Amino acid sequence: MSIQKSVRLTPRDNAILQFITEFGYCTIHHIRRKFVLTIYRAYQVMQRLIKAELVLHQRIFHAESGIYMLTKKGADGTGLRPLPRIPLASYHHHLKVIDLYLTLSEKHPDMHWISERRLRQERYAKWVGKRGHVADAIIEFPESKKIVIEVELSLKSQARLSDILKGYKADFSITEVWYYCPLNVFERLNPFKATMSQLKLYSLDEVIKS
DNA sequence: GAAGTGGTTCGTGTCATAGT
DNA sequence: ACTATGACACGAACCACTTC
Repeated sequence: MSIQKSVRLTPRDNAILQFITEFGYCTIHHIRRKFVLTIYRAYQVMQRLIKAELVLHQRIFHAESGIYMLTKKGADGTGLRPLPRIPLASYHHHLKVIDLYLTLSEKHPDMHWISERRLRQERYAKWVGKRGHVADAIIEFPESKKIVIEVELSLKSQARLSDILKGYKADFSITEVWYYCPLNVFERLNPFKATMSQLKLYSLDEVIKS
């Protein structure tokens, strides 16, 4: 009697695993939107991946969607390790970054998104400055435009913001810095626009809604 | 406490496709 | 050709929380 547990992975399954590993974790709604599935279908697909021990499902907050993350087996071959645990402090911020990714990728299909996880990995690989600020993402366009993406849900100190922006200003490889934030943070960042032409501010709620 | 809500799972059925 | 598995759709039901 043989125990058959083989699960055939479709190209979409692999794409889902790659998508999850890029962000570390995501909700069913991100999966549904990214891969254009109905809610029922999205749950079914994810159930299959859970059964194959490639994906874990965890409920973090009640009355909110659970999250999907990769197991060690699922992360195998993706180039990134599975997330050891969910950092609660940045949980909602993280989900907003994925929403923003989905919105921007629908708007700019030719963009290449480099996630924060990738950026950290590259930084570690180069052995340069393990400390310091890492952008939420960098997007590259075919015409070699390089945009830094920052999502800010809460107010950072003026000094901290100033430091971060100075860093970007000094980096000539960066074409623009796109900041996505709620209105109260918007006000706080506005003065920086005068001294930094590359800085673009967007209302996070409006961009994600659209 | 009941009703409503959101997230999730389960069962069922049909059709398509890959592997042997 | 046969078999296993995946894609897709939908209703029903469960659970825990929120609202009235």
